[in-house]
Amino acid sequence: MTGADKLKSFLEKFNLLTEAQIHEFVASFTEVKVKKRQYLVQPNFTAKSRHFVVSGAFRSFVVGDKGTDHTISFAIEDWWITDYNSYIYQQPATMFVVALEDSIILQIDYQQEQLLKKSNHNFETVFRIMAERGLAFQQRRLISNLTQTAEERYDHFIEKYPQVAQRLPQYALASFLGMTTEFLSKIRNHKVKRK
Amino acid sequence: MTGADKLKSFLEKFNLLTEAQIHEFVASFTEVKVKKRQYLVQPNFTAKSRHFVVSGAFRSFVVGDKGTDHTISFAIEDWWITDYNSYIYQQPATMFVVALEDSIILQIDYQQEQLLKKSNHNFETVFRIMAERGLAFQQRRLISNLTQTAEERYDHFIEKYPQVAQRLPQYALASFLGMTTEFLSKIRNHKVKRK
DNA sequence: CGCGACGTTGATTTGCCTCAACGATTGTGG
DNA sequence: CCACAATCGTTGAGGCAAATCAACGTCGCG
Repeated sequence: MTGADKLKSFLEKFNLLTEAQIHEFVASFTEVKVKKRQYLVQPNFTAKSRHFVVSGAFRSFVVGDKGTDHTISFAIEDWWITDYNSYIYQQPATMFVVALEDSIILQIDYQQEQLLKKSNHNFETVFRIMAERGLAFQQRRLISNLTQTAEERYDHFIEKYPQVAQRLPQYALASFLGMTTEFLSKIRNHKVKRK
Repeated sequence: MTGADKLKSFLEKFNLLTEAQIHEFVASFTEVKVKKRQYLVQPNFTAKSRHFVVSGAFRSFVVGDKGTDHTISFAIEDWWITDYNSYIYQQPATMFVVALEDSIILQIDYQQEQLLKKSNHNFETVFRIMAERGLAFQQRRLISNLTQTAEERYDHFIEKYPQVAQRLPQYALASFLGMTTEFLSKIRNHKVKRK
């Protein structure tokens, strides 16, 4: 399956675009190969593109004052990633986006996306729905962070995204779940005393 | 200034809609008076509407396992509020949305919103931009939760939203910032030992 | 006026972090 | 293809930020 086909089937799930529109949409994207450890976005540079992952895996993260890094999101096949705040406001990024594996992506740059949205009502709708779903997702994650213990968050993640968890380095998962790698290791090995 | 005028000037800031379109948009909303402590959304009921605050203040929150509640968001004049996850998927809510003061809101129900978005490309764009900004906002909050201490989060909030902070009960602010009321009290009164 | 909601304060506890040391695994240059 | 260095994960000891528990002051309002 080619990258274009992956994006096509992603778009088909919306049940919104015609065959021709899907073709036009996909045509605005460029396929790029990315090596492990390569960066798509870096702080102080503006995120110029939105990236759709065809194959491989990415993480976005910020580096806090003390130098520790905090994973904001992951993306594997069929997911999107960028520094969203930087991208939509076209302002300097605060995040890194880096490849965790050799990957293939399809990307669209900001100007192209604006043209696409202007050209057709349905394209606008696609981006609206993606933003809405992203927002709902973020809200669920926030609730989980506020209401659950480190161990509960880990169990929940493993249950919900088992296939993602397997492919991630521990330090990335730990910092996504808001804990240290040491503590995650203890949870995994049941070294944390339970009540 | 009437409720309709408030919403109009909110929409004008987009620089996107004509006078007539703004009128049409606003006409889809209903004005409602809400008493302090009254609920707009409750768990297990689907959030039927999206609410624009004309005057007053609201908070949305979830209740965790141990019975403690966690504030997800606030809304004062010119802000929007609902259980977003429930609203966009039209599924049962997990949150409460409650009035902190006697308030006036303008609300649109889900079906009306769909009609509005279908009727005009620019209306779709308005909702898309709102969702995008909400997502960017949530992401900044998530970063703040992951990287800052309780005291830093408090200072940051006070600095950024001084007028909001004044009007909120402490317990609501504390649970928004992810700490207990007791701890917030100690921070406010400099009872927390600093390095 | 009295009750319930809200905020404060101190004593104690705890969930998670920090620091440090050490295997295991992966990657890389010679 | 091996040797050595990074990177990654594990384990334990000790420490700290924030929670919990408990008691009490205060204010608003029915």
